[in-house]
Amino acid sequence: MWDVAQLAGVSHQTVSRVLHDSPSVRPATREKVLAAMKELDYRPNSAARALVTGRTRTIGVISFDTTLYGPASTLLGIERAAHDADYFIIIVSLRSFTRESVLAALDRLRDRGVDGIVAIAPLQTAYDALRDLPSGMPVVAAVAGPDEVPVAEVDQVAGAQLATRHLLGLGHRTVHHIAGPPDFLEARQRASGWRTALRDAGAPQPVMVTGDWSARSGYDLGRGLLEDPEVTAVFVANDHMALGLLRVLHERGRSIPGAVSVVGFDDIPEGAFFTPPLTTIRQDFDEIGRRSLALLLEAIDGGGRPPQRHLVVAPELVARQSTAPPPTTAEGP
Amino acid sequence: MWDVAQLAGVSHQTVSRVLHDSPSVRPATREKVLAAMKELDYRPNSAARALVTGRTRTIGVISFDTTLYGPASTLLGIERAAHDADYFIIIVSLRSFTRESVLAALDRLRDRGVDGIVAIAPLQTAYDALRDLPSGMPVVAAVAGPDEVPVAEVDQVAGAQLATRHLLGLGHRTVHHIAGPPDFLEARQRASGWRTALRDAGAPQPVMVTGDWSARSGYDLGRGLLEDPEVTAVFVANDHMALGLLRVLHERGRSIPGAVSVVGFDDIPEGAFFTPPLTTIRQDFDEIGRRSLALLLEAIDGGGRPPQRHLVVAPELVARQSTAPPPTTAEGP
DNA sequence: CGCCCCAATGTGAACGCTAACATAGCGCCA
DNA sequence: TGGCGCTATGTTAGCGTTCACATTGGGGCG
Repeated sequence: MWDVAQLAGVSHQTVSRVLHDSPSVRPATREKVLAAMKELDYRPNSAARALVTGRTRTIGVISFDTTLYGPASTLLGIERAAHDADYFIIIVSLRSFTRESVLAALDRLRDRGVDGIVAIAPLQTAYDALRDLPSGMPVVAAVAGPDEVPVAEVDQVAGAQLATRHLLGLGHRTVHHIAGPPDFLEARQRASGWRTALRDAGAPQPVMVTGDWSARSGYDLGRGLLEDPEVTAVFVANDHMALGLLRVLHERGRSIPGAVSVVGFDDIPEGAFFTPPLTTIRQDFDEIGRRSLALLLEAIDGGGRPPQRHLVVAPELVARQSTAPPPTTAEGP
Repeated sequence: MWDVAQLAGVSHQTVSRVLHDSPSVRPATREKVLAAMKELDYRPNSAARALVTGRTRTIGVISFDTTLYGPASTLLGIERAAHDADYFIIIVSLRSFTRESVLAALDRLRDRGVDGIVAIAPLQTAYDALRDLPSGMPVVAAVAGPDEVPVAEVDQVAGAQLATRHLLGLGHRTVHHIAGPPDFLEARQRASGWRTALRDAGAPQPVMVTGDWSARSGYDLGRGLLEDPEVTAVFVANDHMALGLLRVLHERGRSIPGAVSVVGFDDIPEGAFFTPPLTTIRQDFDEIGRRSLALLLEAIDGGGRPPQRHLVVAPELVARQSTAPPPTTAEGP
């Protein structure tokens, strides 16, 4: 910076002013400085700036498995939004779901001097940790979160109801459910949406089984579920598990949707090419990412704790070919 | 830091020494300092440290679409490895593939003072940009890369040969190929592996078609490909496109692998639950991420340009149920 | 018993920037 | 024509570290 100042024949402060588009620098002077900067290929040192301003223009993202479609898309949305706002994203991915690991991640990020944190970790434990975060650090949650923290989320309950009602509307007596792991808030909310939809319709409430989001678990649980010949409609808590279920159905030679209807959740891009193409609930992860970052930036600029806002994005039913009315009577494969 | 020093009755320098586990500080003193740190909940300021040391302990990752399985897993591998080495990861994802956008990303990262860069962007343009990066900044490529830059990669050619030979070995007269977009090095390498395998076996070399990695493009291209009744075996450049092809085959009522055999590439976790479970080539992305980071750290610690090393990881054939010998003669579904 | 050396600690400066205040120069009005 | 007030610029200090060097206090050796 000194060199630039010298070359331009001004003081370092003037250089700084040019950097910040300060209005009180004469066009001629600005030109000179700009020229000197280019000449020397000057690049401001962000560490020095951070040191004096106390802001790093960096935001931390805590994520639990960036390999999954949901978190990955959300992350991408956040990244894009951050980029547009001229912020950087630092990622910490959780290896385990314990309270300690979340706290450790939070700490690491704080030590790093991030200006704020977005948590894509829709887990109970994560939220407990977030809740009693020593304040001063703005935090928002993405995808799903507790009341205590601002969050941009999809209305999971509504999504599950959409799915359940769709199946009920087709004439199924009831709808079975393969849920996600119970420590995920989303899984619980979907289960609860499913349950209320059944109750509202006066339909019987079957026991629900819980998987771990993976296709494998959908497959394993599907095997058990299909022992019961009464099962004609299944709402699966995500598309991957739904794929597993589809697989079992094929193995058993039961037609989809002829014998059994299946609805997933997420709307992963591949869903449209499953056999059959999967009816599912679409969540706009990108939007979630975008909005959660907006919420966070608001909190950062606003200084203290932001308005305790929950932004909710509506899910949407994408009807494809894995759902149909139930088999009319006793059915032969 | 001053406060800690004061409370412990030592100088700030001694505090710094304790922070760095300097050997020349008496155990008693260290205890006092440690106690004072805890008491005051002291956290070293990373910006200040970065300012004076010139290192940020941050590495930048350029990625082109973190939603895809490959890049996402690689990213995860990098993150984990970085975490273990006590580095942070800053992400920049490319919106477009132009040379300018790559250069811009590189610049942004450099301005940020990252200690090094990993590029997960197996595109020709990306590499051209990497190649003439003003030196001084260590860069490695992950997944695939040009000779000029150190890279941790999977042997794509070998993988494609594995796939092709597997099909040939089953008795297919030849193997068709749905390739990835030609601006991806991986796509080109896979195509070339396929071609050499055919040539080595003296098999006819059909024209190849190219998609964009998506299931949709696999579907669309599959439609055209299947016009030709001679097609009994297809090697598809990734699992998602293979899924699309599977979909067409089902729609056409052609049995898999009875009528047509399909081999994918990547081994995404869902592949085992496709209908039928997909034979594919596994790439260990996690390992790639890990190794590329190791390469980078080596370059950083080593100071100047690292040994011009290419680390190659062997791919592996995962045989599942989408491949079988060709239909014996004229075949009826 | 005095000296030297080493281990343990302290001191000052520097890293590159921004914030706050100080100063110079100028036009304008009385 | 003197002074006021503005705009454009310069000066100084300080952000929280680490680095290089200076200082202190013992213990061992001659």
